Amino acid sequence: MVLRFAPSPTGPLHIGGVRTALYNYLLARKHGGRFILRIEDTDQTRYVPGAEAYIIEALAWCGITFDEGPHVGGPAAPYRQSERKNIYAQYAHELVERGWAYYAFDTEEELEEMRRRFEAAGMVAPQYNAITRSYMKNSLTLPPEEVRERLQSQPYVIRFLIPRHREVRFYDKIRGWVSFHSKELDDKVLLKSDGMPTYHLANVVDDHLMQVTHVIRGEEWLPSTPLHVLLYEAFGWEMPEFAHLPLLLRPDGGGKLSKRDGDQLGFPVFPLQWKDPFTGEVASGYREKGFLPEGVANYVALLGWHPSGDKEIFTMDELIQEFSLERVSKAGARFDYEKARWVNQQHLRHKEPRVLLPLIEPFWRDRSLPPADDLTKEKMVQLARERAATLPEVVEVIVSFYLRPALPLHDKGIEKLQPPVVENLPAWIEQLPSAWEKSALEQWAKSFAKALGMGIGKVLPSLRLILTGQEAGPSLYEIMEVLGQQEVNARLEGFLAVHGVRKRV
RNA sequence: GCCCCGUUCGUCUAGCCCGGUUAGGACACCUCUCUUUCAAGGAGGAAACAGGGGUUCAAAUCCCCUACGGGGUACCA
Repeated sequence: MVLRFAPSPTGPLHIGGVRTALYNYLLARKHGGRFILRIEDTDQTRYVPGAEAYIIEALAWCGITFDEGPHVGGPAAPYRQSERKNIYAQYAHELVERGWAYYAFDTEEELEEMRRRFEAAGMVAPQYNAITRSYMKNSLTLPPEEVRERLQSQPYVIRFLIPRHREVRFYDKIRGWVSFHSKELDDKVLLKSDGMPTYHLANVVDDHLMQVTHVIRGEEWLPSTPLHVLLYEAFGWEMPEFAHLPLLLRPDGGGKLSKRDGDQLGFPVFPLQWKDPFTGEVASGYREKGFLPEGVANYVALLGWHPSGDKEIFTMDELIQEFSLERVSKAGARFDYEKARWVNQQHLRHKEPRVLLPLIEPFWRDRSLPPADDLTKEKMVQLARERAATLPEVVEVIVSFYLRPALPLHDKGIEKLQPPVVENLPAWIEQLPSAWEKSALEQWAKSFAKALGMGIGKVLPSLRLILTGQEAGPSLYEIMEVLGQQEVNARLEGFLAVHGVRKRV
């Protein structure tokens, strides 16, 4: 079993591309097959520097690895179509010789003119096909001597000669039998005038040469599949199996998710942040938003595919185990950012704090938090992890208790303070336990409350306000434990210095 | 326009192939519970077979039509 992912380096890979790559990867790994990365850079006008490196880095980040590709080499190298240019020309000419294709010399203006003419005559979208090709300048209409002469002196393309009256049927692993009539097809260009192949020729030739057995791609390719089927027939090659994945739709359902959506939708559409090399514009990525790669892969896997049971949270290895094309659905799936966050949260909760530490580092730095030793950080992450869905949210929770509250306390906080707690605080600071540990601290707080004849529910919120300036957050006992005796003392004394004295006056 | 693909809770979907389910799960939402609080957790709730025809004792499930949505229609991929 040989599968491939074949993006074109025209910009960053968006999340739909990630899913296509993921499904290919999952299937290859599940069946112990080969997985190839092929760069389809046959359109030189759309080449974007940095895009190929981005694609490789983004997929690696998601945990998707390749057995062959431009970055790792392999027996079918090269894996960039621009570096295989001469291969395609040879196959295109072979097709001409065998009567499956022909040379065409029409200029862009002439094509434009042809379309205008036929449109005026009532045709809606004239194609270069069985009817129109007889009016054009090509090796089917021009005398052989003129063809030979033009071949020497001017640019030309090679077009596929669509056979007439053919029902083209193929089996799609997801959709079942799909059929087209050849009269709907046009004589697609196979070899462009710059000598480069179009996608259609290149992907068929390469899939054959690389012995690809399964072509899994987006549904947008379904309409050009009959052309590919005919190409396999023309070459006399065995066809791979096809599976066309449902599209990833915008949350509003108004079309497929595209690169141009950028940040317009309120969530990233790219795995990694991307800076456009031409405009300098920056589009955000899941990595920079603090998502875990396993969270992104897990959520994306769920868009259009359903596991056999009710379980939804999977590691990559479990996905490999579980995945099958039979359980891929046909209808397009809308992207739901809220659920993506939830899936990520599930993964976050299952990660060890010490593993999370290095991942959190950049966000920690962004908030310019004071340094702390690893053990303290781990404890703080442990506390914060429970109430966050992404890495920066973990940091935000830490910020809420790790930073000293601003003094004097904000008015809303002062209002909520229980006066007896403030008044009796000096005496109780003395009673703080020497065994600095959360259960001792809990005992201390409870004794404090009891002495005041108040419920713990009245006392703790005030203490929380005094210690952190916040009204909500993780367990206060645990916060005190991780902050340490010195820091807690300093915060209590600091508060008293500002608010305690004033109270007494 | 034409061609192709699709249509189950707001969203992702199970069920459809092999007709008979109180149409299941998850996110989000609501209620309760636990908790010092906020989350998380636990319990519960509201919420869907696009419409119309067939076939059948029986249709979400099979067939046809309509509507709607999407994709394609380049010397782009």
